Amino acid sequence: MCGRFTLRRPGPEIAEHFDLEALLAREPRYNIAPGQPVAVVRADAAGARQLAELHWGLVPAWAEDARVGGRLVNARSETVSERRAFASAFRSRRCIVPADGFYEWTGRAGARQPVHIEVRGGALFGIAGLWEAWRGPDGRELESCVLLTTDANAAIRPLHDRMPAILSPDTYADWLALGEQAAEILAPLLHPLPDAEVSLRPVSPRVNHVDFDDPACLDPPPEPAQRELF
DNA sequence: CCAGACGTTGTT
DNA sequence: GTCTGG
DNA sequence: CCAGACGTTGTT
DNA sequence: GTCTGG
Repeated sequence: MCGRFTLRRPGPEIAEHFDLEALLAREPRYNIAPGQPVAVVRADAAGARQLAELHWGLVPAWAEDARVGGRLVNARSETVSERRAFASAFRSRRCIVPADGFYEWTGRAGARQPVHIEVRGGALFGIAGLWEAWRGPDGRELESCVLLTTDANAAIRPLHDRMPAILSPDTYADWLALGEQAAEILAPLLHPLPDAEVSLRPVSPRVNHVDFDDPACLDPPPEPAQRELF
């Protein structure tokens, strides 16, 4: 699945890859977690692509409490167009979440060993996402998002049976196109990446703690953990 | 019709 | 075990 | 995703 | 809000 990821590439490179209107300065992220702000690419009414920071964990418009978003961190691409919690966002509020790596875990509870997964040697990629706007009883606005998942490829399957739905750059425009799109047109865009395009590397358990967000998250794990695993 | 739900994932 | 918070 | 908490009562 | 179940 996709419950933690990285975005280290500099702002201008992100802007270039996703064809954004504005360049931007941003700090590299080594440990982006649910409940935190996430950078997402959306198309505005004129079709121009903008970067926005949305809360990760989709809060549906009808929710009485923003906390329901805590569990809506991923959506299955196979069923997302039919699920009540996601259907309207799927019809008209699709987004792309820039990333340059994501984490999966192995090992027993209490000693979870993270593995960092890169695509094509650390290149930027875009994860298919949806977003929602929610207004609280006190009138405050919250924009939130959810990341789509698909079957894991054979390289990742030993860790998990799901992986993020990573869009091919030539499908970004279709995914972001405003207006209603038939699910059958969009569904083929959401498939596992070929095994050869991903590389896995065990990293420091430091990443387990959401308050650590620094390069040391990607350090090699302590020796014993490495031996246990590979 | 009204009432009630609305989601995914991990784990041995 | 299960939920919340980050 | 993982880590960490998880509760009620009386009292001023 | 919108769909499902009764």
